[in-house]
Amino acid sequence: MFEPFENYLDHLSIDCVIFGYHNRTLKILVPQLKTESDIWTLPGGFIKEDEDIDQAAKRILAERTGLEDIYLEQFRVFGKANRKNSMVLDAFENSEQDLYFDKQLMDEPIRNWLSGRFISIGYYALVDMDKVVPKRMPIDKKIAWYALEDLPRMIMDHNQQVTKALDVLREQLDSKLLGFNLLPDTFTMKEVQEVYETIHDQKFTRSNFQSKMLSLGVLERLEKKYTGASNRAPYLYRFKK
Amino acid sequence: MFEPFENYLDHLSIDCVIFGYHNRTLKILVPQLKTESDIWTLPGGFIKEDEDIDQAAKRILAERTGLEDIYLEQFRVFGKANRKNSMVLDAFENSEQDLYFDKQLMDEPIRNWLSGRFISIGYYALVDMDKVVPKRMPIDKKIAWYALEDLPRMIMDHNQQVTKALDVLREQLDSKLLGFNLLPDTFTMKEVQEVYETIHDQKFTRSNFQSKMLSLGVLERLEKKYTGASNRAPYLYRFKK
DNA sequence: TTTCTATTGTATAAAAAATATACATTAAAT
DNA sequence: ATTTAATGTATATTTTTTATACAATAGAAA
Repeated sequence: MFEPFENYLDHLSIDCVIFGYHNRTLKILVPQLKTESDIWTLPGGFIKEDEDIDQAAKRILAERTGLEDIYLEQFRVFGKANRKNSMVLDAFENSEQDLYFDKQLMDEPIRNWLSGRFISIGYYALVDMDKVVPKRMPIDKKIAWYALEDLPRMIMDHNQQVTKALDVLREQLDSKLLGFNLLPDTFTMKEVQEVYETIHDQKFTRSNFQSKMLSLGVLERLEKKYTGASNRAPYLYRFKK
Repeated sequence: MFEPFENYLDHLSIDCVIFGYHNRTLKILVPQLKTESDIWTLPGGFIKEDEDIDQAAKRILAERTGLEDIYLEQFRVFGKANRKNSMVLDAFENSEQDLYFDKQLMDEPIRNWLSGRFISIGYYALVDMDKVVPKRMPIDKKIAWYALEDLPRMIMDHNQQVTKALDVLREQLDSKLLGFNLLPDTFTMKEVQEVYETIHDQKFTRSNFQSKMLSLGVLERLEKKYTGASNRAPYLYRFKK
């Protein structure tokens, strides 16, 4: 399942903050590692010697969560000298679950390698919680979406990473929404507004949101959408090519 | 002068984009390496195993330029798989100058190490070109300030790093100006405006700049400054404690 | 002392952007 | 045809940004 650890760059890791949106709720994807006591970590992993870091982030996300073809954005490097996995590794000594490597193959060199200091490059993504169906089973036995306010205490600085990633997501939403591939091909203005309201955790006035969104100049209006509801049908929009 | 290379983290480097401001001009600090043909590189170096990356950036900057106690801001990671020093190293084979290591000590293992793929964490700073006096001689024989439009072609992606750093600097100027320690303890509004105009490369209306700057709420007004000029004396300001 | 000049502080007007409010439109059920 | 709920759009209000005007003043010159 895994490459031998010699192919990875030492002391370097990538962690992914995956925001999931669906139906006016925003959550974070957190794999839970089952040890003596439960341990939560962001989906993370290591960079191969011959791999772009952006590519590595995509691969890692796929390996740990099954999510593929996700648009990831680099947001911050976390590089304190004392940034170490040691606590996590200790817990794994008394566990039958895999972490980054197959536990059967976890020999002394690998353990040493893992216990060193790691500099982590943080990536974030925003995906549709329901549309994104893992194409392969994630290696982690348990993985779940957590609302921000229910986020478990994760290892190391992972909770801080989420906080920082959310700041950046909010700043970049206007310019990155298209890239996130969050909305369907065509969508109503209401759907866009719900995304914004959820991510910013605040309400916007409908009429003003509409004109602000259109003033960005990235949407084009299509035909109307007749849903069968007994009220005026909304227009559909899509991102300009 | 240098630590043995074994103390550095493999495949990881830091590059610094140092913006220098003085008297309405903005420049970039670029060490020139003297080989058969000239080579320019941003001041860069490597991270020790037991060192915070922020600390490493400060140390590297000091080693390569003599600049100490500079406020550095991380702005981007550059991590293409083909990001290699090889061209630079080749040039150094026919040169008597040091690069990252003392050339006398450049044995085969070090050369191999240096020729690998490097992921670089970009930092930038904004300093007063004239106030900042190197406390120690930089190791590079030649180092100079270049205006953006005169920037030489540097190695690898260093020119792109400057472009990206300038984007981030402009975005962050409002909130980071204090940290840059660019202005003297007390200063006039005109001095602030000159900094802004230079960095953004555009003029601002004086009266509007004044009210915008004050509306940030970070300045406090002190006494007037009598310079001997035959016109109304400006107030002095300083950053609120 | 008075006048003049260059620069600064500040007020105000004009324009633009953001926000609030109102109202007409309409798809489908009744 | 009437009603209802959501939508499109117009307009008013407020706030922010930008432009313009003008008074204040430190020192030089008259």
